[in-house]
Amino acid sequence: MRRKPGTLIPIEIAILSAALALLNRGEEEFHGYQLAREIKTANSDRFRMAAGTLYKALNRMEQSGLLSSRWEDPSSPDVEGRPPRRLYRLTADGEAAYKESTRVATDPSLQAGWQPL
Amino acid sequence: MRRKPGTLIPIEIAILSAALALLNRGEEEFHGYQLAREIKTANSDRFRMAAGTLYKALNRMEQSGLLSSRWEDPSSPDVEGRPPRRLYRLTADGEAAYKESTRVATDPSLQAGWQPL
DNA sequence: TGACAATGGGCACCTAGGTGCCCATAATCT
DNA sequence: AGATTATGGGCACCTAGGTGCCCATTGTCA
Repeated sequence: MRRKPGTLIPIEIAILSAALALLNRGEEEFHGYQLAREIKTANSDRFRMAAGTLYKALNRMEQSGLLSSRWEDPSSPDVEGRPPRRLYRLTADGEAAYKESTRVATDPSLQAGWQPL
Repeated sequence: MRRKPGTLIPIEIAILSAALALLNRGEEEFHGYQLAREIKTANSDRFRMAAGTLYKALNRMEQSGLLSSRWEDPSSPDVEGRPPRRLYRLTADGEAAYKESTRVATDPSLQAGWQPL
């Protein structure tokens, strides 16, 4: 669905929120598969669904500056035995956008159609 | 199955032979998925089988010095839109081993159990 | 020659990142 | 309010690299 510029859709809020949670645990970077697993455990079985959608969302969010990414070095020893990952990191813009979205969600006067009593 | 040291098994011969064919076409490097596809088109449908077996074979062959490998740079523009690959290259040892194996296969006097007429 | 041990194949499954198409919905325009 | 259009979700599928277990076969040794 079309969206008003500057607003976040649920999957984006979920991603930003997960990223902030990880950040608070000291993990500055995360990768798509990791998020996919968390989303899987969260809403049980819609994992197949999530994968494609998720990577598209991550890509979009990087395009729009909410996230930045780098590939991990495939020749690094801790990549042994699995394919290399693309590591994402929350940008200042991303953090701000998330905070704004929660603010809007919390303050009724910012909701569409609000009227003073 | 156990094997006599220094001999090649069929999948290894297939890999070396494919590598040499590519080399003759000017392609010095190849990756596992590429071989997998060729093997797939060759013997129709045993692809699922091949994949696991193939990567194990490639790994073994690198360990024993018949092949060398490097990861392609994931941030290179031509990796856009797909996971990075591990690129293999035939070593001098690999080439020699292949030639030796075809020599043995061609010359009956080198076959086990050979007796002069 | 028969027992033993090493090796690799088959198979199922995992890890990781992605595209393309169709369609529902929402934002916008008239 | 109704028509139009942009956007993203659902789904199926592709690309790429890998592991673990079991079992059949083979080389070697007694």
